[in-house]
Amino acid sequence: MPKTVVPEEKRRRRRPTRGGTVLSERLIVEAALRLLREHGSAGLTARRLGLALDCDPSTLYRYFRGMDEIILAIGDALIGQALHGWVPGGEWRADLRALGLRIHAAYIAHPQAAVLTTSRVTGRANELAADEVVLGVLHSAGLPAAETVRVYHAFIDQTLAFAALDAASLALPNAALRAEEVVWRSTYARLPASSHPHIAGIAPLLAAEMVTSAYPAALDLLLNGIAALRGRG
Amino acid sequence: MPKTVVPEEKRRRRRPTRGGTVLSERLIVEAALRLLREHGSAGLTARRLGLALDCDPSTLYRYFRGMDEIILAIGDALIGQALHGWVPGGEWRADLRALGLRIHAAYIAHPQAAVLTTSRVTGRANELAADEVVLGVLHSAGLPAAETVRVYHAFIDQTLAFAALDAASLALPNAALRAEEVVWRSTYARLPASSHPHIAGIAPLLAAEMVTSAYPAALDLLLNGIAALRGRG
DNA sequence: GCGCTAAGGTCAACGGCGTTGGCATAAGGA
DNA sequence: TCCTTATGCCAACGCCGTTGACCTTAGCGC
Repeated sequence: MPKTVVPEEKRRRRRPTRGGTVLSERLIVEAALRLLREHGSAGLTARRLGLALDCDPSTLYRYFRGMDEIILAIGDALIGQALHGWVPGGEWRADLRALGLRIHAAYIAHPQAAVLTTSRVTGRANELAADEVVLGVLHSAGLPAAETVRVYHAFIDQTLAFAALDAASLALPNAALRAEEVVWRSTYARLPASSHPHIAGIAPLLAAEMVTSAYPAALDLLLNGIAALRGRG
Repeated sequence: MPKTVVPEEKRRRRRPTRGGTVLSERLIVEAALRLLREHGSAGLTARRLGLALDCDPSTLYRYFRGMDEIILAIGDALIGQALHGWVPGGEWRADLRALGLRIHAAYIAHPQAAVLTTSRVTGRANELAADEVVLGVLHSAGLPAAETVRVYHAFIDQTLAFAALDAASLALPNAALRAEEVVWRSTYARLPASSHPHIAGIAPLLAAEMVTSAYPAALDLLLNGIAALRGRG
């Protein structure tokens, strides 16, 4: 089989599948996103992808080395969507805040895909572009190089980490989702105050709070921390 | 098949497997943790578990409803390890810090298992105990109920989110790990300054920074934020 | 001690998965 | 127009989780 996948920009012979469509990386990634949304994060399979694109599953190996590489491409597409149309405003704090929220939002918009991709380093074009943008903003904030890297790390990891966690609960298949709901309503809400006094005291508040994202609050704390660094330096 | 799994504490008939060992939830979870460490986070399969325990894979269904329930049990065991032997010191900030670091460390100690479990709500005994402990500490800090819930949410999500992210890179199978290394060394380190000036300027610093965890720094920021809330309230 | 019941073990099979080697065909440069 | 070879398709391999039927024996009531 194709030991060497022909890179997208070098493709010349564009032969249609039995369904008549001409494939491309873009088309495959888009179909994968559709499948993920419809069938959940475990619903992306080579066979289903073939079915959706009306081609043989093995054809996908002409475009990607395997399912894993398709997943990386999906991740890069999400980052691309996050950055699409963004222009820096020039004020580091507002810019960083917007970037964080945009990246988080882009992942949350495709939770099933986010689950598969948030913790992968792809080295693909959009990921590199995003890193470059964030480092540029930090540079404009006037941080010394050593602190720039530390802050960059904290910022990007916190954003991805919350995106992953928030996506995970949004992406649970319906059965598991309902199971978790049941856990919250039955187990937590009915714990006897004798053994678990603190949970019992605020179980309803908990159930309401835990369905929202803690990311915006955490982001603002981080930005405060960066501001403090600048003041000191 | 067993529509109803007999709960562990109700087990009476303890029949040995063909290998002569008598099974239990504990034994199964321990074997699973061993498999995960040896074969990576995708290496936990019912067949392998059967091989490791010298029993038929279908026997596992007498103890758990399926692989997913085994994964939840593994997660609960990790939380149990994190809390094991911990006693509150009475000072809320030190207590919260210790709790966060212990939970993070317990997951990081089993990265392949952490990848599978960090974002799951189990409702099992150890998880409930941990929640109770954290809420107890926040209560002792004197926060009003509404803020207790918000802070609890931010604290626990941040801890789990970073644990998941940090575990994910530690848990990558060797092949993928080497691939990411290559990305850092080749792609990032050799980007031309013309297209990616900021990355090119600090690539060596980045490569060194990105292999550590940003959690301790993020945790301290959060604790600062809580302290500020108390001062205000 | 003895029998009965059913818990808990085993076995074989199902459908689905990612991936691969071999083959057919048609695109596009010469 | 011909030839090469990129790119599509097919069939098959060895995994996977899960299930239903079967069998064995532990442990209870007497």
